[in-house]
Amino acid sequence: MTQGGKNTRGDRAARQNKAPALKGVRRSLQVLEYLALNPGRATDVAEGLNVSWATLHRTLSELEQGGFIAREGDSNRYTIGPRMWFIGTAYLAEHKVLEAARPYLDAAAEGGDYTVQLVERSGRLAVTLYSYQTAGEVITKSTYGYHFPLHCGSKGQVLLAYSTEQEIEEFLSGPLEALTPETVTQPKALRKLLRDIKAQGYARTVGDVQQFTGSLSAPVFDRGQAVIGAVCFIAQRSVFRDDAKVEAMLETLLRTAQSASLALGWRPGAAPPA
Amino acid sequence: MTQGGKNTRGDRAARQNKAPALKGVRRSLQVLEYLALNPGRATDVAEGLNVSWATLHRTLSELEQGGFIAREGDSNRYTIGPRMWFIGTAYLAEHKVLEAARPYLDAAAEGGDYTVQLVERSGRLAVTLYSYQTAGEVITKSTYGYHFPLHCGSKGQVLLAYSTEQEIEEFLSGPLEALTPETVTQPKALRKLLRDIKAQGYARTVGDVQQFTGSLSAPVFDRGQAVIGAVCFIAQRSVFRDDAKVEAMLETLLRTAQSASLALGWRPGAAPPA
DNA sequence: CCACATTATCCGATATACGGATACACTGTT
DNA sequence: AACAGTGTATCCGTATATCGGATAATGTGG
Repeated sequence: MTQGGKNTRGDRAARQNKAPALKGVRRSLQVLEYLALNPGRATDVAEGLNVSWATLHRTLSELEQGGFIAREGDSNRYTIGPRMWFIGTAYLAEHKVLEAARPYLDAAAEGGDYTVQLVERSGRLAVTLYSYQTAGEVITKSTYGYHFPLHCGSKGQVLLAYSTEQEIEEFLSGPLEALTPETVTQPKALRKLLRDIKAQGYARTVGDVQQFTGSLSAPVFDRGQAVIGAVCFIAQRSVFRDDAKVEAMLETLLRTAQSASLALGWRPGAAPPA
Repeated sequence: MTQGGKNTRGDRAARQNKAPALKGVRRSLQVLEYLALNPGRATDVAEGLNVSWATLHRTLSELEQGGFIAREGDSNRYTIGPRMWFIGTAYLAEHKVLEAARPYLDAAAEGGDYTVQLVERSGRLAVTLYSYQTAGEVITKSTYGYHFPLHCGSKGQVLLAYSTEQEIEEFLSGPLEALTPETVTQPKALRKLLRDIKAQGYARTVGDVQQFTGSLSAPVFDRGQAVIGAVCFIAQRSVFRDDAKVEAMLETLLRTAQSASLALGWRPGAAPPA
């Protein structure tokens, strides 16, 4: 069942040479992802991915020709191209969680002086699906295109907190970067933090992503009781000193996240005991 | 200079067999783009792109495995996957026009009851780079992920109007779909429209993308006098019956677009005569 | 329950991509 | 200025990864 259990004859052949399929395709997508994370020169990519120069050059040419990557001016710096953005946005158009949550997100944003986001997990990062900035309170790095590791910021922590033990350990065993001096990077401290988050149903962090902001996040559940995303409110740090304000934000946050969950078929009763 | 003028020996070889490079890569990206436009079943993709079934299946498997495409539930419908969104957003993080224009876009949105967008051209479509919806006036299809052909809506028309004659003709020779009964699809009418737009410096359309909305758009220039994007204000149809309001919007629009252009190194004087 | 439509897998031939080596462009240095 | 040095573009024979027809498995509708 694992893979082709037929193998009438190819005893040796099947032993370990899984016959690398679509090598070129895989490589080119690796290149794209690499460039998404660190745009830069051809040589650096070649080194970063351990591919021979000639091969990489061919790949880059092909991608560039199609508009999937682009060069900065006439220099040699490669970056993600417009066509990738075009393709990527199609993800949103088909995204059921976003569709279900959007009205509630918009409603929550109305009148508040914080940025409202919907995020989901992608590998070791929390990526932003939707971001609604209220006029007058523009916070850098709170739009699309900025992704942070799961241990930084309340949004990532919520997503992580509701993962399985195994997933958590797997994440914690990877590198834990500190974005600011206030970022928590000790696995032990993080484990406790995650337990607390799961117990109270939301996360709150201040200054661990950017020095001058803080955020609150709550999980969004689907029909199967799994966490499929998180709602996140981001505000200036000063806001978090005003307990009344935070209390109000929190209330809105939990209501928003729950509304979105309900819209996705989640029912409170069936939730497993915390 | 066009391409490898060396060719010491390969007279015949070079005649026409351009040696299809990285076929697999090209195909897989075609598949991605196809799925971005019409998510659907494997067979449909195979037919739409004229690739043999076995080949396509391999491609899809590879892409799915990497999270670049995903399946709806357990069905056979393929859609763009999360990783593509992740990669695509990197385009924004490096986008100079967006970076330069954002402050002005935000400023323009403040207080207005319309959605503010920055768009650019991608093939036959106008794609949204940034969208700022003011609370209370949420307009469907005015966010990311919805792209319209250039002849629909003021944003596309502006982008097209400032293209070369040749590009315009090339576009008009393609299929011109009507999104609503009010969409202009006659090439002749469009040509006149585009000339007018270029003469007056902005575009205005109502009800040609969605029945109940209208929009105003103005071009953004770069240092080299080329149009590299457009600023677009979208509002409910009713707003467009109030001349005073439209006048005010238009003023803000032109100011915003010009500010963005200036920030990108454009200088008014050098512009070619309208 | 059967027929059809769609998806998954196998396998040998051959076109195709790999990568070492070579030639060219650019950038900053003595 | 001429050069050294790093980074980029291209060439070409070989090995091998990819293609696609055919076949098997699965799902779907009548």
